[in-house]
Amino acid sequence: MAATAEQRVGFGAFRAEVSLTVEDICRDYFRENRATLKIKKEAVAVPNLAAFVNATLKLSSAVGFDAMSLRDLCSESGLSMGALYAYFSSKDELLTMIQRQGQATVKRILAERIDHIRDPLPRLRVAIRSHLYLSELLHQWFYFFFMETKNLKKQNRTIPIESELYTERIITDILTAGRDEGVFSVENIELTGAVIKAMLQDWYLKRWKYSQRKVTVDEYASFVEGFIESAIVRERAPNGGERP
Amino acid sequence: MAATAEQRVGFGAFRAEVSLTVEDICRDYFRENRATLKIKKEAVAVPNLAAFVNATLKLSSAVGFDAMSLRDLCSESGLSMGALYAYFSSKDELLTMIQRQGQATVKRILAERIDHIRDPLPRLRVAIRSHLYLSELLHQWFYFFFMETKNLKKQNRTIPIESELYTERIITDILTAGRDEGVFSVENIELTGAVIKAMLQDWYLKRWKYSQRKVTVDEYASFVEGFIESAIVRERAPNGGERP
DNA sequence: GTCTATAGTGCGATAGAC
DNA sequence: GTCTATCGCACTATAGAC
Repeated sequence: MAATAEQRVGFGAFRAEVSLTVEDICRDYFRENRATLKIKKEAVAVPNLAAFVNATLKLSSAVGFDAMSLRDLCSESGLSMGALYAYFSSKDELLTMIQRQGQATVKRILAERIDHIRDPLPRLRVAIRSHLYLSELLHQWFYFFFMETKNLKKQNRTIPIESELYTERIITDILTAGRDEGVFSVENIELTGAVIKAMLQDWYLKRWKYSQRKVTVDEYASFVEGFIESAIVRERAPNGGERP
Repeated sequence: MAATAEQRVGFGAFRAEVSLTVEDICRDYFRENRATLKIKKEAVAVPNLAAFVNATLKLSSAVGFDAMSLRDLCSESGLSMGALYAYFSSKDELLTMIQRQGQATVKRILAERIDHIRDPLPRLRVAIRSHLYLSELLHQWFYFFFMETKNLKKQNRTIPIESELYTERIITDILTAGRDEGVFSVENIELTGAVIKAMLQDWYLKRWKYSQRKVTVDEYASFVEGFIESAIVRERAPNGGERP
């Protein structure tokens, strides 16, 4: 009962508010690259892009991007090799597109979510929950970001590295502000940020484990919040956030 | 200075005590599989096995096991394709050997290290430090364990899963004992074990980050210990372990 | 035991019909 | 815009010399 109620104001509400689909991300990509793309009609291009991306995420998570053949990709997406090469000039371009467009989307939504919150404690809570909820919503993308980094050409390896550091920086900036305001007691901000990031990452790297144990993202989020706060919050705020 | 002293009783001492090389692990493999291996002389087989394994770990960490060609592997290891196939009947057998032999070694050493420690707090500390030190010593192996799971055939996917759960179980068993003895205050043992595991894993998954920041494994270990203890230890033991 | 040379397969990418 | 057919290449694995 409590879990259901929490679900409604937690991940359920988040999903409804951001309302993000693979097609949305592909539409952004299409509009940002109209000039250079071969296919010109949005109504044609966007669903096909989404089909290729969905198939890539599915097959990559099963066997890895490198081991996924483009023949299998096409048969999974219901289109032909010819069609694929009308959208992407190489297998590498497909990989880079998913990395770049996905990371940009995550970065934008994360920033939007915490932008208006000033106080460190609620800001930290929303940052943590938003990241966990986003990785739940875009689970396959997050998994792909991490696992398929080394398949990127060297020039593009900066994309996931910058994203890792960007997210960590959001956390450490909040920790610094909180320490300056006297609400957090943090000895080592750099490492505290790193281990918080590690806990967020575990949610999408080990989904098999949490699914098996029937742990929901809201349960995990509440636990991680509590664990972190018991380590860094100077005095426990009785009603400092949106938790029951 | 403090760091140097800690180094000597920390990772430095660990490395000297366990004294583990790639050749040692290959020797174990050779002796356990003498009957079925084609090459019979230990003095010949072990260095060659080590050369193949070292080359595999190096190239895999750069491009991934699947993308690593056996030609490149042979040129890196200084031996030929013919020699490689005298030791391994397929690329898959090489992968499985590294996974199986490596995980077994880790499991054994981890068990040895904590076996004799009864009290939950020091036992937890040694478990955490031993895992971090082992992943430092065998960094490429640990990275390989995680990144190359999906390249295993389905029948062998249980190896890394069991290892993940085995390590986590070591932690949660200590937490349970500590709670029963009243030294730990842990609400959710399952999730606490999971996030501790996540923090241990971050050390070898993000070595690039920690290297860049010049964080040593001993600094990371001390930090993680402190972070965890501030969340779960009921009253701080002033001299509960081997920390200064 | 280790080598070189090669067989056989399946890949990414392209050409040209419709 | 999307298809089918095919090219050339790089891969794993093997054969046979030494």
